Amino acid sequence: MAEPESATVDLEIIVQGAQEGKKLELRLWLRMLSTTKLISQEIRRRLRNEFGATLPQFDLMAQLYREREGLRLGELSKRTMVTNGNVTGLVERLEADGLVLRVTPDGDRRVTVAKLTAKGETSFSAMAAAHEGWLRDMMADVDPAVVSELWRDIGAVKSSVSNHLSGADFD
Amino acid sequence: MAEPESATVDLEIIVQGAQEGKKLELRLWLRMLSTTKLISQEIRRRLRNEFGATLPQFDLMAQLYREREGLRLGELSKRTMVTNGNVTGLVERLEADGLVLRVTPDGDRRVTVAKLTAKGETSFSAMAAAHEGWLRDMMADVDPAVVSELWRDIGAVKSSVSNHLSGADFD
DNA sequence: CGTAAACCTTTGACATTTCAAATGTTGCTC
DNA sequence: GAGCAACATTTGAAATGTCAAAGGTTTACG
Repeated sequence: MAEPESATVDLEIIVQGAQEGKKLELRLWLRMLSTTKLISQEIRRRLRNEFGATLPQFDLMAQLYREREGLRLGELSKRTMVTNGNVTGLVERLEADGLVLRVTPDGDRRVTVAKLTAKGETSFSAMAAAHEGWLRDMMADVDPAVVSELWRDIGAVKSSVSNHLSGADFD
Repeated sequence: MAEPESATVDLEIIVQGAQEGKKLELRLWLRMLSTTKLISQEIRRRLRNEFGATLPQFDLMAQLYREREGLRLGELSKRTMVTNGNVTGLVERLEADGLVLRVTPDGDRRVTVAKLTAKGETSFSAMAAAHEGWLRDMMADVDPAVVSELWRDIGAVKSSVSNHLSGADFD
């Protein structure tokens, strides 16, 4: 908790925004992480209580909702940032619930395409509407201009991180 | 030799036509979530490759490192935002690895206090130093002034969210 | 053709996550 | 003291998450 005291006082404060102590990036990261956890947990709780769904299922269905013809599992994996092995089980459970359908196209039998059923589309659009409202509620006290700034600046963070990954990987 | 599976980003695509005006909060949320996932996965990968540790273990040890006398499991649960049941298993595995010690104080036998062993302290401080450097690297392209702004504004988001939770919960 | 490389998905072992219910302990009240 | 509410942790079932390795299927090349 305690910051190391500096013997020389004034100079540091002048030099490029050295707010209070270093580790700015670390502090930002910790705050991002805790805030994201907080929001995730709230959304999870509401999805569960009001729709009996889970957040990963919601995310996966959101991708399929945008692509009505369906998506290959590998593509789903990239878009949801979920590992391939994980997508398999996720789709299995959604299929068991009648929300998603799995098809192997004639052209290439390596591939499995998942797409929403009619029931899945109905179910998702109800959740999506509620989901959007929850977020507006939760962020109600934040100035819309700040929301916009955050959106832009977090984009810069995301971009920087993407360029400094250890496993070569980018857009 | 299988490559690590997860790949590129996206996940911001739930929004339909919202490029220009509405659903600002939703778009911010999706960007926060994907950015946080991206950073988490990178940290996870490096913790695993360079230290053989997991992120939740690192988080838990970070709390114990700040409180050398140890923490009760319930307190650990709050600080790490991990459920009680989960803390039990995490501490169990860390204890099996000799990084953490569990003690039941004489005063109150309901309580279990976890604290770092000497080995745990050594191990953690090496990881913490590396961890801080990784974050500086990943955010290297972001203007420090922007990092500060983000830290402040995300604080505002967190505060707003805390005031609009359905369950009883705050910080 | 036949084989190897590349591709896509699944499987398996384990760690983490949540919720709900069960267990054990303490403190308070009557 | 006996009973009970409050507290702290553990347990159990189900889902999600990772990585690594194994299955099938094309595709390309000699």
